[in-house]
Parts: sequence; structure tokens; C-alpha cells
Amino acid sequence: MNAITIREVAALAGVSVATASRVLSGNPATSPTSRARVASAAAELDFRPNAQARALRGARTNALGLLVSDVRNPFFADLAHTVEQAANLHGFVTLLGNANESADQQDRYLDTLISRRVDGIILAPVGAESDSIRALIAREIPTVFVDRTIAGMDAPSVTTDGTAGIRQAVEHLAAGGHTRIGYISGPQASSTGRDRFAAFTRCVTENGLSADPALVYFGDYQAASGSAGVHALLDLSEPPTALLVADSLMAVGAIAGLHDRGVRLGVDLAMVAFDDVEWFALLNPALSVISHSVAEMGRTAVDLLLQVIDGGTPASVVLPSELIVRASSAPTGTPAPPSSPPTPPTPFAAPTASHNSVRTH
Amino acid sequence: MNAITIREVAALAGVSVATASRVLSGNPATSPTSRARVASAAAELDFRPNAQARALRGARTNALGLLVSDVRNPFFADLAHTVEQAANLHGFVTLLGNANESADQQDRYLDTLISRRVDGIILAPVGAESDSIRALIAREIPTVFVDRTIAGMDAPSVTTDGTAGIRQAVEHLAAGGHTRIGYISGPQASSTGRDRFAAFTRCVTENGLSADPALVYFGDYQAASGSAGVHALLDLSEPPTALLVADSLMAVGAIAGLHDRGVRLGVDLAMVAFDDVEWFALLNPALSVISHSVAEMGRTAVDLLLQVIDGGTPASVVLPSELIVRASSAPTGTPAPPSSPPTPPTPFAAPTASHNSVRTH
DNA sequence: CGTTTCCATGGAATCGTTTCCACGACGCAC
DNA sequence: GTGCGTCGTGGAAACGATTCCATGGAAACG
Repeated sequence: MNAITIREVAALAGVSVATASRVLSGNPATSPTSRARVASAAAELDFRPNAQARALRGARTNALGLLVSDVRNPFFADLAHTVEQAANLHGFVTLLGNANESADQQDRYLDTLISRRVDGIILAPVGAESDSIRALIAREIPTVFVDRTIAGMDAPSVTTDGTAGIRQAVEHLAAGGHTRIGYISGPQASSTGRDRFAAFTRCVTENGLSADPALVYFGDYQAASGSAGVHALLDLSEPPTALLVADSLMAVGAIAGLHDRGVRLGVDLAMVAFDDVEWFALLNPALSVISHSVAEMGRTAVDLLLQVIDGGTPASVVLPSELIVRASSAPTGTPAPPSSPPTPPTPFAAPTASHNSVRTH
Repeated sequence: MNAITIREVAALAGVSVATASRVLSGNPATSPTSRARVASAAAELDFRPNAQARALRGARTNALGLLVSDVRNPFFADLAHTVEQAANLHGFVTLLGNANESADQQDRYLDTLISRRVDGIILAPVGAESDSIRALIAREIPTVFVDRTIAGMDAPSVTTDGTAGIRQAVEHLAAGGHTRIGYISGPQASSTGRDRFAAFTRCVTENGLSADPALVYFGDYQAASGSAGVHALLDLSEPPTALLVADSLMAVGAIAGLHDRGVRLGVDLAMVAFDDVEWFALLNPALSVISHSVAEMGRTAVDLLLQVIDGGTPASVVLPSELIVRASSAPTGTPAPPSSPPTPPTPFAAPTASHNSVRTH
């Protein structure tokens, strides 16, 4: 802990502190002689510059903050990984904050990050606008929203357009003969919760399926609410024959709920979940998912943030999503007989058909 | 980014910088009057003290580093979560580093953490001793090893004693009639890899089971090696009828490998994995595991680190492990007929019997 | 009323680094 | 040989907070 300072390096090298500093920070205005002497002195003393002092004098800390809503959610764990890797590649360290789905804790963490003068913040916000988030903008701290956005905050964002994947999923289930699709939704306080729900209802009506509001259960992106959702939906007098779940953690809960009730996944009930998680393919039967690239999201977020830090004003990025069909939604079940009028000939050219390919994996 | 300094707060409050500092850092030597004036001035300007400057002058940074070998490994994701929560509770932020199973990247991260003068480091080391790790000790930077240790480094550690859980697992499988148990091991370069392997071989001979070296496959704690291990072991002329896998990621790979081969888990082959992961219980059949508490490990690591920071020299902590039996190892299969001499009456009093209870979950 | 004690206060030094500025030496062109 | 530009160098001023030390006033005590 009794750290070595540049002063001692300079003394050992027989040069001034200024020269030592120049050599160590790669300033070209140095003679080969002093370069060599300082380099060897620094190596001998195993000198590590004090990042605090450096950050205090210079403008940069070379640190960025990543604030996610729940690290235990595999989606955000993956995001943390890619962000950290991408940042590291550019010489930045990542301060990881975990809001733990609490707006309070998020605000406290934002304050800490501001105090530490991180060069920028990547934020997957929980809840709506808050004082601390407004403070970010007011202080012109480079900020990029990831996965979720907040209305009225004009910072760049990188999000997934769930529409394409959800449309594919609904059409896929409709093609399998399902007319009553249950939906376990994310919280309407989050942008992804709202957007995915809106896409679902739109696609359901477009495909002439039941838009019974009882078929929608509002969860909170945590496992427990997935389980609760399954029970609520299957307790209906006219239960759904297929299920769309808005995120991976709720899908985990939903699967547990099905186990509890002895309902066989892919046989008694078809299921598709948002978010691709590696091991979803290992379930028996394998789980159909709406996939989107976490890795690309993380890399893009870092890219955008670096641009903002450099004074740019990059445009927001929207990444695609797509359906991956596996056994959990294969049309092997015996869905309710199509008493509803046979679905009209599937409109092949969907309104804004982008990413309409269905990958089978 | 044009940050507000304590100077401006002092000016607005009509006091000196010294007084402002005292008020803001809770020094009691202040009058109620100036306390009020400074507080309101700070609030009005939305002042956030510069943590760099504070750390430069004082001795503390109130930051700690957590360096794990792979954040995508659910075990370490959980660990990151609990460490971050525990640290946050004590007013510390966590700098998360990810070595990505690369000793090089681990060393680079350690250098960064040293440069940033974190108050302490929690390290799940990858590989053996390195220059950067020695530098930690040489600089007397408070360090705690977690999950894995490094021989010859006398820093406190918090690890799991896998022996009890492995003994329970081997006895459980033996009781199910299995005599040839395959083992997919972690790398022998890591302490957990060595310890668990040693425990396994010991228990196997103690129970009079086959100690055929061909039954052991050495993986690297990544998913792919689990799959490779399954293929290698099942390709043997005398394949095992049960499998013990040394960590969760390799277990995931192993399950995928079983899928590939059409081998039914829990029916054609019994399996137990080290590390409890929430969704292992959701698999069909549910996976038997050797469980140990990540949460307790994370909290303990932070506790120990804080003690070291405060000048203490706490003893290392070893946490227990225990078997949780689920369907994947239930004795429903038809293991190879016990051609080997019937297992000797199970020695009920195992040599160092601690945590011998078997929990069914 | 005088002296001592206490306490709030402000000035200034300090942490370790970067960077501005001035200075001396050298080389080249006239 | 003088002048001018270039280049490496060192001294010193910043950066923003904490903290030591001295000071002044008020309170307390004789």
C-alpha cells in the first residue's frame, strides 16, 4: 500500500518529474536516452501510476459505468460480459452496478457513478424517469440506454425490436392451430414490457385470434411471476393452448409452474419465450424462443457511448429479433378444435415485413 | 461535465472551503448555522464531491475489485451479484473484472485494479501464481481468494469443501447399484479441479467401486468440454452407468451431449453435477446436484476482505457442500448388472463424517 | 474584571500526476 | 559569426478535496 510515485521513478532515472511523466505517458518530446532510463527505472520499481491523480488532472477517468436492473438475469449477465469485454478493448474499465430491480438502488448507484466521474454510463433503466437520471442529462454525462428506454430522455439507445420476432411467433402458433394464445407480459412501467405487449396484441388481432383480455397476465420479469402467470392462465375456464412469455426469467418460472401442474410442455401446451438463453435448447422438450443478440447489443452500446464521449451524437440503434422454433411449440399437441372460423389464408406479405425468415435450430 | 466544486459551494454558503468540507464530510466541529448554509448551498447546486480528489488526499477509495474467471458462468454471475450487494451495503462500489479464463487478461485486469488503488481485491484466480498476483502480495494490497486458491499465497480464502458432497454423491450412486462412475473433472491447474478429483478418487476406492482411469475425463470448466467428456466416456468399451460432473457449465455440455446421442438422462444414465443452479431443478428429469451456497461465499468474501482492509488477519473459511437428490440419479435405471462382488456393507461412519445428511429437494 | 479554555473558522499544505512556460543547447542557413 | 528555429528539459502551477495549524471570539471560571 506504500505506493511508489513518479517522483521516485524520476529520482532513480536521474531526470525531472516532468520528463518522467512525459516518457510514461508516451509524449514524443523525449530523448531516447531519458526514455530508456525512465523505462528501466519504472520497471525496476514496478511503478503503477495512480489513476486517481491522473484522472484528477486530466479530463478522463477511462472508466465507464454499467447499470443493469438484475445481474442474475442471464440476459444481463451476458450483457455485462460483452460490455466489459468491449470496453476493455478500448482501455476502459467497467464499474458494474446492479439496481436489483429497485429504482432506489438504481438512483443511489447513479449518484456513486457520477461522484466517481465515470466517462460515461450505459444504463438499462428500471422504472421511469427519476431525479438521478435527469441529473445525468443535466450534467451532460455521456449516457446510452440499453435494452430499455425512457420516454423524453434524448440519449441514444440500443434496443431490440421485438415486433418481428413476436409476429413470427404468433403466426407460427396460429399456423399450429392455436387460437387462444396466453401472454405473460413484462411490467408496463418498462419500455420493453409495453412494446412487446403492444406487438402481441397487434399480431393477435391481425391474425384473427382471440383477443380475450383474460389471456394476458402482467408479470414483473422475475421468475416467480412466470409461475404465477401460468397458474392464473391455466385456471381460466377457457385456458390458452399456447403461451408466449416476455422474458427468460419468467419463462423459467412458467416451466416450473407447468411442472407443478403436471402439464406437459410441447404436448399439452405450446410455449415460446422471449430472450435466447443457451440452455433453453437443452430442455426436454427444447424451448422455442424469440432470439436477439446480446453480444451485438453490448458491443453497440459501448460503440455508441464512445462516440458520445468523443462529442458525437450517434443515432439510436434498433436490433432485430427472430423466432427459433424448437420442440416446445412444435404442432404435435391437440389444441382446441378450430371452432373459430378457419384462419383466413395467411397474408404472406406482412405489413412491415422485415426479418420474416424463421430459423430452425 | 463542467462539474461543481466545493469551492463554489463554499462561496454560495459564504463560508471557507475548509468549513464546507467539514460540513460535507460530517466533521462535528461545525456550527449549526454553517451546517445549514452549506447543506442548502450543496443541495441547490446539486454538488457531488469528486471521488478522485477525495481518494487522492485520503487513504481510501471505497472501491473494491472483483475478478472472476468467467461472468457467464452462472456460478460467478451469482457471486458477482452477492459480492456487489454485500459491498454496496458497506459503502463500497465493485469494479467487476472478467478474466475470461485467460491468465493474461487476469493479469492485465489486476494491473488496472492496482492502478486504480482499489481498497481490496476479491479474486477467483485462473491458472497458477503470476507476477501480477505476487505484486498484490508485495504491495500488501488486501486480497481474498474466493472459490479457488493458489498454493503458497498466504491470503485468506473462502472456498467450498467439496469432499462431503462428493462422498454423498458417490455413496448415493453406489447405493443405486452403480459400480462404474464416470467423472468429468475440472482442470488440474485449478485448486477446485484438483481437490474435487482427489475427493472423487478417494471415495471411489473407499466404496470399492471401479477406479479405472479411463472413467475420468479432464475438462476445462467450459460447456464444450462437458459434451466432449460425455462422448469420450460413452465410447468406452465398458462405459460408465453413472456420471459425476465437476461444475455446472460442463454439466450443461454433458446434457447436450446426452441429447445428441439419444441417451436418456436418469434412465439410461444417472448423473450428478457440482454447483447448484436454479434451473437445474427444472430439467426433465430434474438434475441431482452437489449444492453449495454462492450467496454465503460472496458475503463471507466481502466480510473477510473488510477485515483485512481494517488490518486484521482473518482465518480462511471453508463452506460445506451437500448432495441434493433429484430424478436424474434416482435408481430407476437398469445399471450394469452387479457382476462385481456385491458392495461391502456400506461403512456408515465415514472417516471424517461432516455434513452427512442428504437433502431431498 | 481578567485569564483560561474551548470551539468554530479560514489559510495553506498536501496527495500524485499532467502540462504550461521558460530556458539553454544545438544545428542550420544566411 | 550572428540569428533563428527546434528540441529536450526542469520548475511550478494546476486539478478538488481533506486536514493541520493558527487565530479570534465567546464562554466559563476565579
